[in-house]
Amino acid sequence: MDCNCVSDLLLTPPVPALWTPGIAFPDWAYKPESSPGSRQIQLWHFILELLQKEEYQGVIAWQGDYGEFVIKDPDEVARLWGIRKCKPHMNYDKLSRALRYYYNKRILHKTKGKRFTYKFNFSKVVLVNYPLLDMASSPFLLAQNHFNGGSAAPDCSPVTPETLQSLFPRLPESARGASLFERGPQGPEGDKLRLDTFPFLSSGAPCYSKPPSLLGPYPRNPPFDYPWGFNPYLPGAFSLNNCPKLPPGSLYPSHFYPNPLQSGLSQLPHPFSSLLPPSEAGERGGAQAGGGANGTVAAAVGGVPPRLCIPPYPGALSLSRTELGSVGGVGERERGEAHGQAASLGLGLGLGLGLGGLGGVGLGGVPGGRQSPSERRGGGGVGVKQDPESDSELEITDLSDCSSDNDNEADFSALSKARLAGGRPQVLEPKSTAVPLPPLSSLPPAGSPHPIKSLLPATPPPPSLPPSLSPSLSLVDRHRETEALKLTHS
DNA sequence: AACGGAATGC
DNA sequence: GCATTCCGTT
Repeated sequence: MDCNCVSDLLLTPPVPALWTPGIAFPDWAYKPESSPGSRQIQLWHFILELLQKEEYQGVIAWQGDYGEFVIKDPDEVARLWGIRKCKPHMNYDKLSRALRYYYNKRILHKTKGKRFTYKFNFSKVVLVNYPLLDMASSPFLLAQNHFNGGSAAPDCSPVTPETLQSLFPRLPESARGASLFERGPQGPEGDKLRLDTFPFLSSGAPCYSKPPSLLGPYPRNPPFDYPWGFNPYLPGAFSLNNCPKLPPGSLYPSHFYPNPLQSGLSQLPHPFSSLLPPSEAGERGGAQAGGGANGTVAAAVGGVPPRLCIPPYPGALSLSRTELGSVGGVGERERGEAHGQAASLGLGLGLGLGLGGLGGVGLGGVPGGRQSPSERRGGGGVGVKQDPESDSELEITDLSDCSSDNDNEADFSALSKARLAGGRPQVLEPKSTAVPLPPLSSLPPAGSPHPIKSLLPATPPPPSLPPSLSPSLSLVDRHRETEALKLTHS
């Protein structure tokens, strides 16, 4: 249709307002802006956008288990999506078809038994946009892995606490009481990084509404002010023949429309922030901090509800190395299933949250003995069909995969902390005193409430690094070098 | 409502 | 690649 589609504008977004002068982010940092594969916004980005906006809480909102959201008004969401995509005939049926494709991609999954309720697989979402975490599976990091001892699957290399600490010296504790590493029941492999606790998607940012279950009556963002003082999503704001010029791309420039991913990025402790001289690292994050996030952060910091009964081995992630070259091995589908089953076995699913949507995994098995097609695919292990999606953009072996509704207990509040910590150590901790980062091995077992602040060192311990990754290198150079390392080792 | 195959478009 | 559209099935 010939409408002035929102994606016609700003195809080359200007430098985001939160841009930090002097720090050049690698290209991949902007993947959400320009990609994947298309310049157009992706549905899940859009969903996240809506979720973060207070004004759409009546339309779509976080609800239930962590990462879970409910489309309260399917028609309206479809309408908004249609507007954004200039698809005047969009409806929920079509939109939901698109959402269903995310099942295979493991970006989303359905919360069974709850109408219009889906759940984000945040670890997936994060990794789609932050190959940094793929980098975490690089040989460089694997070399530091003292835990898997080669016992992990060839394509499955858990990140160790040490590794993580090297990467994110200020990575905070998960606010919900789980440690970043869930001590698994199966020995050495038990220590796996909970990538889903990473801060990248969150918050802290002026405008990210956190998924519920962490913050109780969590603060919503202030209503977003469109540059033109016009909210294109408001009903009747325009006709389909008069689509407003909205910022295009999967994400808006942050100055225009703070979005979880980009703002998350801005808060993201840079992969090499730990390699930076404190001043440099601080400078980067500090300038990003922007304003307005404090309330959210404070809430995240102060209002940490105890979340006990953490599944013993929940969303623990094993980073696939297939991207690094071991392509010939097991297909993602198979890996996913294998890990899904592992998750099924290992998950306690004891959170007592979002129980309505238990995805047929865990203690009770398949509720009602009924299996959805996706479950058939994911859990059966037989008659595995080709994965038409075989999402090439990411190869992640994620135990938190579609198998459970208790997966991905990502921690948004922790993310805020990470941002503050990573960016401005001297400013973080509105009310806590920074203490040295304890050895990860000393972290309390999963389930023990663990103050975030205990993971926020006043001064990040300089990680041991390969000589080549000297702090004297520029950020870009280091990134480049790491990339080279990856290639070399793959 | 939810699902996924298939064809199609961009 | 990522939907969109259509549609039969559960």
